[in-house]
Amino acid sequence: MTKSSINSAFILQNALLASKLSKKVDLHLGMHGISFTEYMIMNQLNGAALHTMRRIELAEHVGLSASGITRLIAPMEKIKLVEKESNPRDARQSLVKLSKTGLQLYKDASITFEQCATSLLSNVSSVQVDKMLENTQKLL
Amino acid sequence: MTKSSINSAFILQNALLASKLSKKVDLHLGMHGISFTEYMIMNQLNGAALHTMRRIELAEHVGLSASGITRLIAPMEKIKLVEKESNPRDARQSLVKLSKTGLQLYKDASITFEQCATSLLSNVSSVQVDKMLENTQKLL
DNA sequence: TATGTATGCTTGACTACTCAACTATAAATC
DNA sequence: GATTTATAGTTGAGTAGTCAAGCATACATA
Repeated sequence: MTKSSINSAFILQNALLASKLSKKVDLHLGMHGISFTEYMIMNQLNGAALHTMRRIELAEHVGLSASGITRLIAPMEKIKLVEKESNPRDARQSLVKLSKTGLQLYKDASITFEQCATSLLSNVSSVQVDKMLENTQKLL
Repeated sequence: MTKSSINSAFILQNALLASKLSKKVDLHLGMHGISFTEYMIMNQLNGAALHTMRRIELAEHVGLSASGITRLIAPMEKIKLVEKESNPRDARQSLVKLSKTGLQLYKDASITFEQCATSLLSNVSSVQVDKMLENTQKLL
């Protein structure tokens, strides 16, 4: 097996893995009424200063387009998981903030998510998972 | 950082990685007139005995639903990249075979894909890529 | 051999996006 | 200060899938 065919194989297999993992995770997060993508959003907001981010920034961190964010955030805003804020210094921006309700839901969902993640990764040692995390970081 | 939060982080980051990689790859495969998903299909068929597979099997190996395969294969069949075959032993099945044209296109696209893959993975050593390939295999 | 059950695949209706075009605002340049 | 250029976000139209229902065939059982 050549070096470049290993690289190809990794790209292909990784895409397959992500597809399968997200579907399984989605199933469990359904209990909390949210999708995997919504969880990713809340996870980003939770890690941000003041639980607040710009939409473009959010898009970049979850791998969606700006319009994808608009359409995803709209229903989350309607059920008060996030709130819209404006930046007084730049009227173009519309900031997204994780609400108190959203934070609570995120915390609840995190428990499910962590259990689920641990179960899905049980075939690989935690040392290896740690290395993979480090390596994938370099690829972003 | 706890063990389960590392697991969570990996799932999240891996999803992001797959999303970004597939978009970049898609851009390059566009030159050959195919999408990343179509490349995945052809890659599976190329590796199969007689370049032929059942649709359900194909679905499982590329992370799509059966109906997803139906809709994806239809246009590929129209432009003769694949051919429909029937199994004389089971009239329910409709086999998919990589055509001669399809095989040639796959070979051409593979060169692009391998270059692209190698460039995308250049930040990680090939030993590490190999390990990741091995680990992700265990997670499927 | 009739009948219930499982499998393979397709279809209609839907969801979750993307892209290109647009509006509004900000920043840079002249 | 006027004008060009860049950035943030939304919207309409289209694409790539999903899911649930349905049809056809196969298999199991009585």
